[in-house]
Amino acid sequence: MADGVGGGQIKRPRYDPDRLLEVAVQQFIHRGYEATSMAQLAKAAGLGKSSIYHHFPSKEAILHRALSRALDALFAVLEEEGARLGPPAARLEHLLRRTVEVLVLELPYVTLLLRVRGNSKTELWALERRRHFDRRVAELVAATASTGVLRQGLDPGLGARLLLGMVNSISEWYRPGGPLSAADLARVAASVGLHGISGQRGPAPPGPPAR
Amino acid sequence: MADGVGGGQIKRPRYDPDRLLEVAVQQFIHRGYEATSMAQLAKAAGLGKSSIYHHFPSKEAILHRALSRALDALFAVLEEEGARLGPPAARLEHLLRRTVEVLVLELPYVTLLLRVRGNSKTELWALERRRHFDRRVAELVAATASTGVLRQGLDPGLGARLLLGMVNSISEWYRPGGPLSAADLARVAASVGLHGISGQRGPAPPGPPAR
DNA sequence: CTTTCCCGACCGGTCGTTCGGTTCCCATTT
DNA sequence: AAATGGGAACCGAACGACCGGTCGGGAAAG
Repeated sequence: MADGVGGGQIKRPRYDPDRLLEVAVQQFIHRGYEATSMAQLAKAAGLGKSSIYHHFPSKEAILHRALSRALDALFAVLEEEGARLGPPAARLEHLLRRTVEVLVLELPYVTLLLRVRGNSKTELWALERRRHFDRRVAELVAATASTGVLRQGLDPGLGARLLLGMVNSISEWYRPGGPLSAADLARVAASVGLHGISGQRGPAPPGPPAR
Repeated sequence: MADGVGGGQIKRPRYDPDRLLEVAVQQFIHRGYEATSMAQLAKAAGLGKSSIYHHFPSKEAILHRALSRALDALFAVLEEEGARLGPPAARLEHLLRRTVEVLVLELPYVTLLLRVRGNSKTELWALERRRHFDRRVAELVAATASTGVLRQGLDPGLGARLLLGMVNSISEWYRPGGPLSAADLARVAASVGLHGISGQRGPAPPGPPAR
C-alpha cells in the first residue's frame, strides 16, 4: 500500500541509481547503447536530461554499473558448490544450467553484456572479464574431455565456444512470462548442449585406463 | 582477375561501391554501425567525407547493401538441392552445414547482419528477412521431429533456436586463416548441433543411412 | 572533352555534459 | 503540531564538439 497512491495520479517516484539503471538498460537494449541519447534516456525516465547526472557521473558510468551487475552474477555461479566439486561432466552441467538461470534472472543486464564489442574502456574491461568466465568453461570442457566423455576429434576449445554460443543466444529471444520456466529452459539447454558435444554412438570410450 | 592489381604498391586505387563497402563493413563491425561516423569511415578509406556520397546516397544505404549481400547468400542456401530433397534430417544437416560455410565465406556481412537490432527501416527490413530464414529452419526441425528423430519432449521451435544460436555464434570468434577450414568447421558444428537435439540414447533412427 | 571520382568548406541539428538555481522529503527542533 | 534546516532530487538553458549530409569546383581517367 505504500506503492498504491490514493490520488489516482500516475506516480512519479523519485529515482535512485538502481531504479534509473533499470530504465537505462531497457533503453540500451532496445536502441543500442551508442544509439541511445541522454535525451531519450531522460524522456524514458520522465526526467530532465540534467537530472540523470545526479545519479551517474556519465553515460559510460551507467553502462559500467549494468555490465558489472551481469558479470558479478555470472562469476558467482563459478563459486557455487556444484561447479567446484564432483566429476567434470557434472560440474559442467551445473555451470551451464546455472548460467542459463542467471541469464534469465538478470536478462537485461546479461543481454547488454553479450552485446558489448569493446568500443570504450568500460567495454574492454567487461570484455576481458567475460573472457575469463569463458575460459573457465573451456577448462571444464577440457577436463570433461580427459575423462573420455567428449566426442572424438572435437577440440575442447571449439566445444566450449559452441556451448557458450548456444547458451548465450538464449538472451536474444527469451522473454519472461513465456511457457517455459527458467529452470526448465536451463535443464533442457544444458542437456542439449552437453549431449551435442558428448560421444556420438559408443557410450563406452575405449580406455581411459585407471588413473 | 578483377582482383589482380598489377601494381605491387599499396595502391589507393579509386573506389567503386563494392570496394568501399568492404572498408565500411569492416568499420561497422569494429565500432558498431551507429558508433561509426562518416568521418571515421572516410579516413579508413583514405577519402574525404563527401567522396563517400558519390558511391552511396546515405549511410543507411551502405548498411542496406551489406545486409542484402548477407541475406542473399543465406537464402541461396535454401534453394540448394540438398536443402530441398531427401529426408528431413539430411536436409537439416545440409542446411546447417552450408549456413556455416556461407557465414564463414561472407563473414563480415553476416556478422553485421547478426548484430542488427531494428533501429531503422533498413534494420527492420533485414530483421524480418532473417526471421523468414529462421522460420524455414524451424520448419525443418519440426519435420525432423515428425520422423521421430528429435529428442523426446524437446519443442521443435526451441530446438531450432538453440541450433541457430549455436551456429550464428560462430561469427563472434571465427577468423579466417585459423587452423580450422570452413568446411571442417561446418561439418563439426552441424554434427554437434544435430546430435544435441536428437534422441538421447540413440535408438538407431530407422531411415537415413547417412550417405 | 566528357565522365567519373574526389575534395574543402559549410549547413542545421544533435551529442554528452555543465551550471546555477529550485523543489521536495523528512528528521530534528521548538 | 508547527517550524526549520539541509541534503537529495530535479530542472531549463547553454556549451563546444561533432553528427550526417550538401554544394560547387578541381583532378584524372578514357
